[in-house]
Amino acid sequence: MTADRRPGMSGRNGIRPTMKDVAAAAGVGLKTVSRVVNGESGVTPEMAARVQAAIGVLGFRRNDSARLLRTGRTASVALLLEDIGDPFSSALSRAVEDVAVAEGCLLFTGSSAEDPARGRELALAFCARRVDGLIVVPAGDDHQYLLPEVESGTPVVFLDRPGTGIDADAVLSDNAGGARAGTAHLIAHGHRRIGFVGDLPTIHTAAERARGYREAMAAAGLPVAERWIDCGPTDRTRVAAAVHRLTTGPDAVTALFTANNRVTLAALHHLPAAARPALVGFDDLELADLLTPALTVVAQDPVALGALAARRLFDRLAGDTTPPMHLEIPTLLIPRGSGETPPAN
Amino acid sequence: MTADRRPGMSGRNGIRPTMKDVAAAAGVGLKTVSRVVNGESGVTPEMAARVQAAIGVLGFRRNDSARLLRTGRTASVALLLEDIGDPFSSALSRAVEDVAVAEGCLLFTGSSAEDPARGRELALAFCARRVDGLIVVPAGDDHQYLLPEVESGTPVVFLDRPGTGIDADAVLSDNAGGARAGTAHLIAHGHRRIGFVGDLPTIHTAAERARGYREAMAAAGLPVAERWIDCGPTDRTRVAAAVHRLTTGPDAVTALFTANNRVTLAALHHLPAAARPALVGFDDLELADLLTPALTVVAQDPVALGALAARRLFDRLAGDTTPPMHLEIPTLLIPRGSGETPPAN
DNA sequence: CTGAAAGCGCTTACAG
DNA sequence: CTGAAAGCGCTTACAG
Repeated sequence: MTADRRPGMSGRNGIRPTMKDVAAAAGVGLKTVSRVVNGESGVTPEMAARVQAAIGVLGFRRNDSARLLRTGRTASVALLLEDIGDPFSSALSRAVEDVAVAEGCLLFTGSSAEDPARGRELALAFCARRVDGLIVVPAGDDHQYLLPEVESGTPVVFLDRPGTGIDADAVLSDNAGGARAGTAHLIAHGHRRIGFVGDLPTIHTAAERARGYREAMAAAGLPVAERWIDCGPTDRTRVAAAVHRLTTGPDAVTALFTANNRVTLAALHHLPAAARPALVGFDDLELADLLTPALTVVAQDPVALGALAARRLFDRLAGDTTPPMHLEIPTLLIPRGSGETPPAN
Repeated sequence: MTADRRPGMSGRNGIRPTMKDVAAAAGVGLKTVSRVVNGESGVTPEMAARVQAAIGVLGFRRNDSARLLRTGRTASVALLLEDIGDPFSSALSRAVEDVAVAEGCLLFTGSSAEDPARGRELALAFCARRVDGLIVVPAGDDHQYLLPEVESGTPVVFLDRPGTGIDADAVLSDNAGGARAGTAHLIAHGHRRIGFVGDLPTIHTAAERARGYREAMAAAGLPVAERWIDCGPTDRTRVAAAVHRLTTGPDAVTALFTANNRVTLAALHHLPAAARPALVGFDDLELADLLTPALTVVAQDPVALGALAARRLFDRLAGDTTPPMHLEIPTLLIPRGSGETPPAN
């Protein structure tokens, strides 16, 4: 409430001085202030000192938004995630941020929150701000709305899943390979009837993981009963029902491949450790190594994913005009106990 | 590489049309374009149609950065975290984002990454962009550099810990109360010698939790041996050493209060379940309920913290000039098993 | 070495 | 209803 200046304090309440103000206070031209602020050469020490003094008295700080408008770029990139509150997204975010900061860029983040419309709004809002580039974990099944932005010169890199209806860079995990490795691991430990519980098959990663499961079974010459494959929403209720169906009855499976972290969590909660078949989960979980038995997983590398996507984006910004590419990051099978138990019967 | 227009596609490579271009194409004045773009009334249908047609042909999209320069605000806020990659920070982030989006603002996020200098650079970079406001999880022990920004009219809300050297809004967990409850819980289950393993005492939350521990002991009339309190960095090695020291020897404690999630994790890894004393941890962990025994925790509510901080910020932006306030969010004791075992001796 | 002019892409008054 | 002018706070040419 007190609008008076306190001793030793520069700046006044709610009033940001501009270069024009500094120029007037120092009795110099606007351009000279600009030169001093930006550390350009060719200013006499006397002039520079006068400007610096005025800057100090007024508490001037350059308005970067205005500067960037003139410059043509915004020195900012945006990262659109599924939900920045989940561990996978936040790990991606940190990796992207580190590259962005190293490149002198600030980072906008946003969550589509399982709502393709919100994702679209956010993506277009970022573009309207003229972010230099956009990294998108795509939600929904149509990303053509980004085409005009890409054609107007805003590079887009898809992360975790490819975009639909638009040919752009994508950085993905080796989902099929990871599922293949996890399934083969169960097979190697003697299992022949293996259940697959996954996400909605319309989701690219889910489909790829199901493919990897089938390939591993086929490679081992094992038949797959379609009943063993249960894909759908990942809420607790549905996963619990799927797990129950697969693990009971005369043709119960002896092992389970749970194809993402939410499915794994739900399965673990539904199955008491004693009644649990062999289990391998896609995605690592904190504390997974402290469970009894410890949880065997196919781990993704979100840091590598985020860093590579960011690299791709900044390479595009640096002028790379090669055709769009799809890059894959390997997964890692981490045996810890739950996936190494032999079939019960 | 192909700069030619494809049928059905509007916009050309790398060239963003401006309102001026649209006005020229439509043969109208700039202001008329502005009216149509912003949905203002007072434009004849014919004019509007001509403008819309030109917008479509050229693929015009308003540059919000330019608009906001004229408007004086940026419709963006920034959230400075410790590390957006950790679960607590990311939960805060999501909560802040939801409020920001509802307020029509975009969100910058950044991580100080345990480096006060990086935190400072990021905070000032956000201010230089003239974000409308700033939410800061403060790192380091001096935040006076934010004073000029606050006085220039950029509201700052501190989150999780108060800022130092600056009087501003702060939204905090009831750290002392949570630690008091956790410690009292152990006392209620018969423990008299309780160890406290915490973070560096220079960190506000760590100091508050230690205070809560002492208060609970005092309230129960129990003496506290200073050896039972071990504060320091939260790396595995140091925590393991602390836990080892506390839980062995003639005066070993019968229960442990681990004062944050990293300490709890390290303690769980160091202590085999069989040799584990009663344990209550500050901060909830995913899978905590699936451990054997399940983990009793004092849970914070990051969603409430983030939402309240964002509310505070937008209230300031709406003109609230009441004195800075410190708001506290309660914690929740969740008994699951590890904190309900009686003393071994 | 220094600075007045024009412009980045919009909006805000203000005339017609 | 419509639009020319001025301005948001800077930088980019371009003269002195």
